[in-house]
Amino acid sequence: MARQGLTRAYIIQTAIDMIESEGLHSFSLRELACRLHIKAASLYNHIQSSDELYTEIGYYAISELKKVQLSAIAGKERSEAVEALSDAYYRFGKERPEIYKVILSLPMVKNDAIHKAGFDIVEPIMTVLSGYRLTEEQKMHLQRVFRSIMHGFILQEEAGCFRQYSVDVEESYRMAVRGFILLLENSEKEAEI
Amino acid sequence: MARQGLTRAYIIQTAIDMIESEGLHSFSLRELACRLHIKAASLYNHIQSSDELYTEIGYYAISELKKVQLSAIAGKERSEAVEALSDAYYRFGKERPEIYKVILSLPMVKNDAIHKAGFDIVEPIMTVLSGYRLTEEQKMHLQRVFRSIMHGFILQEEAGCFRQYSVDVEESYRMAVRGFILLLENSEKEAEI
DNA sequence: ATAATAAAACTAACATCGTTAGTTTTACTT
DNA sequence: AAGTAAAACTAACGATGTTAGTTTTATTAT
Repeated sequence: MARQGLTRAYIIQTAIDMIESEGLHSFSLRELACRLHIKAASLYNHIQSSDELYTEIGYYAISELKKVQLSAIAGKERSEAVEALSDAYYRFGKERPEIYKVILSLPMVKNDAIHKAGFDIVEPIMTVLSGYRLTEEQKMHLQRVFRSIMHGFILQEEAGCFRQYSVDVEESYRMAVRGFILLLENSEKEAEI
Repeated sequence: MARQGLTRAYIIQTAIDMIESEGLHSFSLRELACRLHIKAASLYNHIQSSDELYTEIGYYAISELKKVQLSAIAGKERSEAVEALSDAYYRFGKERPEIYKVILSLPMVKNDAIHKAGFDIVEPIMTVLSGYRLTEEQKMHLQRVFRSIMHGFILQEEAGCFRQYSVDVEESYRMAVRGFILLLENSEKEAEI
């Protein structure tokens, strides 16, 4: 087959497109190769392993998520920023569920680069929390709490756990965020003492 | 090979043992068969598919989780019960991470039986919330919020997302639960109006 | 222009996975 | 003792990720 100007970046982007349109489950290196008009083995001239590919896609997903968060909180402060960020996070998880799932599969533990990318997710949250009068330690705790709420909610909704009752799901989410804001304000009072 | 008294229940239990001791990732029907001194194809005399097996394991996991929750809240009320339940849930996720992951992989959407099993997770939480003066709708929302917090936290810790900072992880969790209790009390006030 | 080189494609194959079809053995029932 | 149904077997299929070894292509150096 005639050599084509296949870029590593193009391959990754194609993989992302496939995952977003047809789901993470049905994705495979062979189908990716097919879409690129290449045999599966030829992929290994550009990537080292499927793990490496997923890692690369994970970077992309994290950077996209960060982008969305940052643009959401731009020019906002405190509770308004918290709500904007949570809203953006929720929409990302809902509109791009397959890409969001890739982030989950990242082995945060081992890979140092991914570990570092994790900071990209934390950073916008920390920025928002800086609008509150909190100690550094409080911010660390609260950032974890905030992520847990958003992450847990998205995953459960995606898994279909919320279909049991007909109560509005987005209203539940807003309530969760409101609860976090309550905690924030309460923590602020404690920090003042 | 001589016919042995292989029970469906025994096969499922063996699978659970393998998953708990060696991880969900490295589990396969072939290894399960090997451990049972059987060829992989013979498994199909007892189960219909690997999906069915995972579903069965999911039932087990959910019932275990429910057991733990119920025994934790026995004789407790309100915030004490909330803390006890959250504590039990957390310990379950931490001590039996591989089994907990099986619950995640359950396709809540399709399967009616699993859908029903989902109620088993919800029930203990609803019991605790009944100690608060809330409307039914509020309880639905708050039950989702509570699950999201616990679920999201466990998953992120398991994924290694909390290793970035040296702040105590369990303290973060307690803070998250405390935030939920704040929200509960606040919702109670709103319901009174 | 031609020869050398390195990148990128290829073919072929391996091990593993879930799964199916068809066959043989075992244990229980009549 | 014969018949039957359950439960084991062997053999194979298609799909997966991956490796080794080979050929083609495009670029570089002479």
